[in-house]
Amino acid sequence: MSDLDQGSEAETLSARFERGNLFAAPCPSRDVLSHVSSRWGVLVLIGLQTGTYRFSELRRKMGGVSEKMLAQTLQALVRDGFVHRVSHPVVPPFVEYSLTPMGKEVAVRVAGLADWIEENLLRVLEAREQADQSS
Amino acid sequence: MSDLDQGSEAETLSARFERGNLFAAPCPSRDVLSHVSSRWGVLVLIGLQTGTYRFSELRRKMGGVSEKMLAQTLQALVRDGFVHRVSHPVVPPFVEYSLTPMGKEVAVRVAGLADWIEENLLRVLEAREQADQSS
DNA sequence: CCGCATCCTAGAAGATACTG
DNA sequence: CAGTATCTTCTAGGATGCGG
Repeated sequence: MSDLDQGSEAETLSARFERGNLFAAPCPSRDVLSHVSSRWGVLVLIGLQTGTYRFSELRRKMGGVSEKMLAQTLQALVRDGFVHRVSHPVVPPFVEYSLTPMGKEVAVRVAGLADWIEENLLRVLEAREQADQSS
Repeated sequence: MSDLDQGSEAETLSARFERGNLFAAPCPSRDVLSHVSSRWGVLVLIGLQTGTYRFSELRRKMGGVSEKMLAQTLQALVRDGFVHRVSHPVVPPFVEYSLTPMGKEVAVRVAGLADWIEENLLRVLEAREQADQSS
């Protein structure tokens, strides 16, 4: 109940954005991108590439997420069809998260970007030093 | 003058993060990622893939950026060494932005992700509909 | 154990006005 | 034209408490 939940359903949208266009301000693709490339969205997608995890497992796996943000992030990704959620109705609760086929496709792209950054971190930090000196 | 500008220079950081690790909370790679995957960062990188642009050209090209946010985004990308800025000292001012070699490398990844989303928007929107119904 | 609801604050982001 | 400065608005995100 946050962003684009007006009555206009996908039908109407697809008429105007058969293929998404990120450069058009009102295109829902921006919304999807924001979920996927959000601070925690990236980490969840990458984290789930290795398999199925429980909520707290996932939480422990990634440094510094609050319960709330992880839950929120997961909800968005589940809603967009990237993450599969299985809730076992037992007590204590037991919920598992994994990537859907669609989720795996995006995860590959996200991981590609993330890996590049991790591998080239030093280059970037060096560039920063230079930039900072000439200021 | 924002996040990780303590006296500890890249030297110290590289000792602990020779290769970045996004799952470690204090790793600067998160910072870099946030610039690159930010709402406007993505659009700038993709927009500049086609060539060199002036500030207002770029601003017109992407829907809905404020002057301030574009300037801010560009500064971050310039500092990280992804974008090259050339300022011609004439009047009226004339400033051009383009991708550095390093910028081109990330841009490819970012574009890969963005393209996937644009191409598969409908699939995602459909998934959403289903998810929304069963609520 | 999972995760929702509430409250609250810091920083992101927009609008506007002004300068070299 | 290409920004900076300022002011306001909005949202991301953290802390806490509760319920299943």
